[in-house]
Amino acid sequence: MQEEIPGTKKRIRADAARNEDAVLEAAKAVFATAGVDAPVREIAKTAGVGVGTLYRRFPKRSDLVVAVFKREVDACAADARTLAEDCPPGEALSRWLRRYCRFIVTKKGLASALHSGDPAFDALPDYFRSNFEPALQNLLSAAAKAGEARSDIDAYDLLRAIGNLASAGSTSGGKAGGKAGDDPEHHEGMQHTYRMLDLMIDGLRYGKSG
Amino acid sequence: MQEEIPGTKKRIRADAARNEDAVLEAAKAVFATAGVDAPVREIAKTAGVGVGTLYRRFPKRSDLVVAVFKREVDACAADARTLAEDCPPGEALSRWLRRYCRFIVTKKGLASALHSGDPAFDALPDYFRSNFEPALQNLLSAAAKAGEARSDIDAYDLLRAIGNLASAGSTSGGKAGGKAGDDPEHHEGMQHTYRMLDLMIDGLRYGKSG
DNA sequence: TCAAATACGGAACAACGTTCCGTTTATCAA
DNA sequence: TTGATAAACGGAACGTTGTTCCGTATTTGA
Repeated sequence: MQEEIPGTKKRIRADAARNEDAVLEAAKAVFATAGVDAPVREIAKTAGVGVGTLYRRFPKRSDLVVAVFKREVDACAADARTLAEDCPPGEALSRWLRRYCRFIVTKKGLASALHSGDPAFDALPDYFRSNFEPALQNLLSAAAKAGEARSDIDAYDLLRAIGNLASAGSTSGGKAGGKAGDDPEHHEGMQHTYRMLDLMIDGLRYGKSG
Repeated sequence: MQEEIPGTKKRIRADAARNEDAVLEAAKAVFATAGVDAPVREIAKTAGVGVGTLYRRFPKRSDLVVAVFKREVDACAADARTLAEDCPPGEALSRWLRRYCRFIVTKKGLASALHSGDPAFDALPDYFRSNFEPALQNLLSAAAKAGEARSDIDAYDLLRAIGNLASAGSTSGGKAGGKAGDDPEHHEGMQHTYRMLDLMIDGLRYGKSG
């Protein structure tokens, strides 16, 4: 039985591609305001799409969650490269760590799903690490080479430390508030997290030993 | 507004009491075989009762989960007192620790619910501790006084240690198997857990220092 | 321009938690 | 023992979920 050779597949129809993107964008928005348990119908409506369309691309609800998660990991890791090109090494590092903080805080609802034992999410921790660890490692190395950070810090350790920092600092609960005007960026918890992060960044900078 | 004085309430009807017990017993059995996410209808059917009856006593599904959990905590803690009366102190201690191990293993499905952030379960950790800590403390003290265990072990530390031991040793996953003939008592993981527990008990015994 | 392939939308299904209410049963005074 | 009455019963019915199905609309390639 001759299967389709990968890369030789027929082109995806234009409307299909457009809808897939709309669904992912809508899911990201809905997950952020209503939590990862938000109904599929709501996501479909937000995307301006029928549930059938959504399900053709993401056969299981968890597939959509996974796709959104990966997409945001990708975006955050890509920002590391962008910042590395556009900023001096030290600034690139500290700015990305803030970016990473924001990522963690908005994933609060996912955290419990991740550790719920559902095998659908088994691959996510690896995906997380294999994208973020090299991204941060590059920033750290560049900053160290420029004399703007110490060189004896393990990237993964730092990711975990900041992850704990950020998820402990943000208000608990699965869903993300709901009231109008609660931009997570200006929450007290977020500000506290930023202050703690600054502490770490200072430690990275002034405690440099390599 | 004059409320009912507690203790002066009208007697609970006999059939109601019988059904409440049947529901709790059925829920315990169903949770054990199908996990805490088992449908309410299945529990009602197992209890030989309509869903309406079940819901009158336990208005929320989580109320039933909580009630079953507390009931099993009570039973396990009560066994500590029974063993203390019927066995020499050292044997009472080691037998109860095995009993506690079995309790932990069968609660594997609950663990994730406990930490899911659902406020319905907020009170359970306290209930757990306030029942088990004194129960184990009594066994430990009696054993120490009889020269059959050291006296410098904190009851809660031991509860946590064995809890981690047992939940790490049992096979992962929310639901509890399902195939016939899989008495958890004879699983390899359970046997492993028992061996590790025996190690701890020996440590308690021969390492005595008080 | 048109036929085939592909994708679309939303009605329909099954399973769930929960509510409602007509019927049955236990209780207790007579 | 027997009614009257409060209490409890069972399960149909409701609203919400994830998921499937299929008649219709759109895109594509010649």
